[in-house]
Amino acid sequence: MPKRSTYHHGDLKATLVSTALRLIAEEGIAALSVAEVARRAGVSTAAPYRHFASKQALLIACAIAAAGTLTEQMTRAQEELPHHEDGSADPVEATAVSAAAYARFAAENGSGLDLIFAPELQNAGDTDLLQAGRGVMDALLPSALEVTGGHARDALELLERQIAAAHGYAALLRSGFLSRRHPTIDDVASHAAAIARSLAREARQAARADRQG
Amino acid sequence: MPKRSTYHHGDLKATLVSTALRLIAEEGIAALSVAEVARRAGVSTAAPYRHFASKQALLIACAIAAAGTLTEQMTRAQEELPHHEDGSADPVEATAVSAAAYARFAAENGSGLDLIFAPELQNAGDTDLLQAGRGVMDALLPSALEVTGGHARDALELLERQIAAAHGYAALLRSGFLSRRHPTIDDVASHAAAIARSLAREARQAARADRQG
DNA sequence: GTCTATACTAGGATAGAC
DNA sequence: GTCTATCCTAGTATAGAC
Repeated sequence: MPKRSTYHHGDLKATLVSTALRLIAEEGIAALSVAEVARRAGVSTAAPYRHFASKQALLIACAIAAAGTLTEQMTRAQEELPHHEDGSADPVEATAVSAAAYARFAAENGSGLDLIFAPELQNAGDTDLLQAGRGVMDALLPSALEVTGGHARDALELLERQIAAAHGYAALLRSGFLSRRHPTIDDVASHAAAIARSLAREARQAARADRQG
Repeated sequence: MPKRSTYHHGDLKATLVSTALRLIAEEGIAALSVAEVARRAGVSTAAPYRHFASKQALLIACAIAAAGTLTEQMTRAQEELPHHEDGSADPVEATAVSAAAYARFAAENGSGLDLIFAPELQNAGDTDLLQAGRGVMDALLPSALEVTGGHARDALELLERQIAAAHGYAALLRSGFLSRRHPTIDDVASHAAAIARSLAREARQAARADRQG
């Protein structure tokens, strides 16, 4: 750690991203300001511009970091499920715990796929962000495909339903609509899991009926 | 309509609210500015402050107006369902069309219950806003209660699930996550209806099993 | 009831010192 | 690589003229 003279950080760039993510968690994406991030990181309001060309560039870095954490948490949730000897787990349950992990992430961070897939950021054409977005989908698709018996269209549809419900639950929690009845993030996560489970069971039944009919 | 000298509007107050709602639909709640509303309404940036004490007061008026429209659209959707001779309709279907109406409203207006129940607005303690929020719930609860056989807790839970899913679908559409696969608001509305239907059927079955068990 | 003008705040971004 | 200082833009809100 070569800390010379006036340097305030070994890695201000990373500090700015994590500080920005915390700020987004508190105030939402729209309220993010580079100046406030700088203040919280203990540097001047000019310092971030040495590391990010613009506010948008900082937001893209945040979206990439969020995608990484989200992917990791969803993947781990799936891995923690009981597995059979052949390494397989119940795919319905795998999609349910993924949805729960997503709801938890979105509730805790005040953002999720809306940040990662935000049009203003996507339009910048950043390769790493595109890659990160694909990573999220790759963590979700396999178990959804198992549920639908390999049918890709149905798997995507199931995924969208589950994620929409999880996202909506997290959003309504933050917006205050649910806050009296469900004060905790755990509640939201378990409700998201319950909905995801219902939807997955229904999709699995439809897939089975399709195979027989 | 007594239009004297320099007056620009017969009812600037109402014009400001509808202009603000349109702006929210385009840019989101967070991006709303009184100045921009004034410009679009063709008045000076000071004019709105003759009618609203603050930006928050304007937002409260918007929330009340949104709640009224939303209540009306959900109620009409339920009324348009096929009814039996005794005036009753399928309650599962009633909740489904309500969820669809909500999804449509949220997608079109870029806001819904998150505006109506926003903590910053609720904390102002405006009586009309509280009333408007209750009106929305009153439009939703009866059919949910029918589905759960009169069980209030389960009805609220069902409602939350359905609305969360509808809200999430609308939010993800606006955020760009779904935009390639589901470009239209109609798609989102019908998807929200489908999820709501699944969840309502499940709740009805649970209620029936409860009565028998 | 609306205008013009203004005070104030805050953020995005850059220039130049160190 | 970070600082201070500054420019510019935009918004909230008020004062006072008409």
